[in-house]
Amino acid sequence: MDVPLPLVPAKILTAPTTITQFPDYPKTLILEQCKTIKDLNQIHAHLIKTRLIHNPRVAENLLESAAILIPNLPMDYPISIFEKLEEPNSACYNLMIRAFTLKQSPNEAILLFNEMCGRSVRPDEFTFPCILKACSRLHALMEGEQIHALIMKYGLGSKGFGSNGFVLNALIGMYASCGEVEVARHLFDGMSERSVGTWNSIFSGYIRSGCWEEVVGFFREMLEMEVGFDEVTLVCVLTACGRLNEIELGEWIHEYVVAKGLKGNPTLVTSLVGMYAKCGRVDTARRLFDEMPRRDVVAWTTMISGYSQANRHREALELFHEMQKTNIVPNEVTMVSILSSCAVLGALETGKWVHSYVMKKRMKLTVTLGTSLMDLYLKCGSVGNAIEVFRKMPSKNVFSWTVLIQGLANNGQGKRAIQFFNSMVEKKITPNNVTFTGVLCACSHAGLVDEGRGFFVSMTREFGIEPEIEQYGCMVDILGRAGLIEEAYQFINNMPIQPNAVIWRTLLASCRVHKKVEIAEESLKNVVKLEPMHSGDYILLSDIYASVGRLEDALRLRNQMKERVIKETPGCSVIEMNGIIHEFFSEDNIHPDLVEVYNATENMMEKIKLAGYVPNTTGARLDAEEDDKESSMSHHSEKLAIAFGLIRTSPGTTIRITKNLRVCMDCHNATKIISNVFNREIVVRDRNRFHHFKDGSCSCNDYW
DNA sequence: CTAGGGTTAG
Repeated sequence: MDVPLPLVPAKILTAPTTITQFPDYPKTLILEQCKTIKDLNQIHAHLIKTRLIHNPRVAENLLESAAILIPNLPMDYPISIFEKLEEPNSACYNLMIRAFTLKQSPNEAILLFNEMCGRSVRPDEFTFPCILKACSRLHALMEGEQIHALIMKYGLGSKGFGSNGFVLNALIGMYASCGEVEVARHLFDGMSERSVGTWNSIFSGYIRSGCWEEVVGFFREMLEMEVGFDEVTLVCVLTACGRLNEIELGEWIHEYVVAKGLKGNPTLVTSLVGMYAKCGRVDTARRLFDEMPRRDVVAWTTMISGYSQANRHREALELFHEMQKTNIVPNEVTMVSILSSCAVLGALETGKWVHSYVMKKRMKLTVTLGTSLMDLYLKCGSVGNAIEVFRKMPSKNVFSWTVLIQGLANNGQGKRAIQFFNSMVEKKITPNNVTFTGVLCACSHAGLVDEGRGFFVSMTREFGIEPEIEQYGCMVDILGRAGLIEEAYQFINNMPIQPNAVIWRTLLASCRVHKKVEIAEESLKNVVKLEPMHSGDYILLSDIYASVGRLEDALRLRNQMKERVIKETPGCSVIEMNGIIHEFFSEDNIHPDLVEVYNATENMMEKIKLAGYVPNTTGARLDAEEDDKESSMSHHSEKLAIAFGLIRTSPGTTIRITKNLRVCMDCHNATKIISNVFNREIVVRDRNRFHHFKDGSCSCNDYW
């Protein structure tokens, strides 16, 4: 161990090298001059040759370069250095542990820590923060607790401050991010002295375990007690504000940041952008974003995801295109945001482009990215592609399975969805509430009433999950669609929780399918109490009246809507072509190729009439004349979009439409015939589900 | 030691 610190030998001084300045001792040489892997190779070789590597200080420095300082260096390199060390000391272990955690391999960090203890290298006050961080990342409470015990054994857990403070802070952070908020709080309360770092540790832990209220509450406490805080604190609090819609506090912090001249901190400003976006102030967020002098990937991604989460998907895509004009490289998190926007918009082409981009850039198919890709394909009606992604994903979680199950259900493959649910359970992946929403949805779409009842029961009995309003809604849907309207009504009345508007709306919709006037009237009454301005509900009942010939009642309801100034949501259908998203509205008068579209629509309607199409005008405006009705029906947004698709794509291409409302009876009927006459597959995604039209029939079996 | 961005549900 007693290798002396040497002078730098003459050989390196004269050799051609990228190192321009030669310091006279290794620390400077290795840590400050070593910027690339090439430098590192050279120095490593030299240190081995001169046996300097066996000087612990030298080894530490070299490892620090390899593991921490040179960005984007894979871990293989520091590992190979580390493995050649004869007796690595605790500092070397510390560096390796830190590096593993930094490079997202906390598992390896823990393994190394165990190895370290096994080889009787005593961990020190620098080791513990590193390893505890790894535990935090992994939510590895058991390891964390063992480490806590070790800390006490080595006497580092005293309540004093100084370097012990780091250890205690890290311990607090570990407990908080493992969900042991109480323990963290207990440790925190027991500390005689707290630094800003202590507060920040508990904040970051709380954030990682989703305890947003605590962060805001503690911060208010800090303000009251006039405890000093720093920029890290503010970032934590802003994150919490975003989740809790705490716009006032967020704005207060914004003012503080401006007043103290902290706008130069990009992380802080990015947090402000995120806070505003999550609180629904997307435009304020954008203004701040535009003001930022330097924007990195995270800043761009924050803004893009801000748009997606605010349902402003087109702006999300536009901003992404703008991002591509810069030299900032998107990463998989960016892709996830973009994909979710593509999925909502039904922009399959753009989504596929994202997929190929992901493959080209060899981005890691992380669980989240894979799941987003699956979601895209499923929401665009491409079941095959989704399953392909699913099979290729190296690891999957509940999200992935849930997305698949729900997606299959929506695409009319209820039985297949249930098969996947069963294999998920076999693989010991624990389903959650949302998973059951998917499974029950599958039962509903496949008309499997008894199976649905069974899953609903097993949810509580076997999995211990209390059903929430969504799952009750699914049951209402299952019963209602199968025509068991009275039973569904009873079910609602016996629910242990208050029914919401969605529940009554679901029942109302099944009343339309089965023409149950009384319960429909009752349902509407209840919906209106909860959500009086939702036009679709009035229209549903009005349609029911019309379908049983009670036109006056239907008209009365429409007038009631007018009196209450409830606007009908205009139908809107979207079709994507060459990456451009074309939006059509019912009775469209804004699309640039208007004349062409209307001509094409008329042609299309003529052709299908010859094939036996008869307009069904029960769903049309009731105050219109019969002729007007027919023409207004033929100008429904999806007919315009389909006609546009027919003339603008080559024969045989699948036409994909995304619609904001439910497909009406007439459009559904017309589209079936169109698929036959024009020999096209047409995939329509409506508000609730997919319709795959092919050879004159639809995947939903006319049951929607 | 402590800091910002991401996926499912009607």
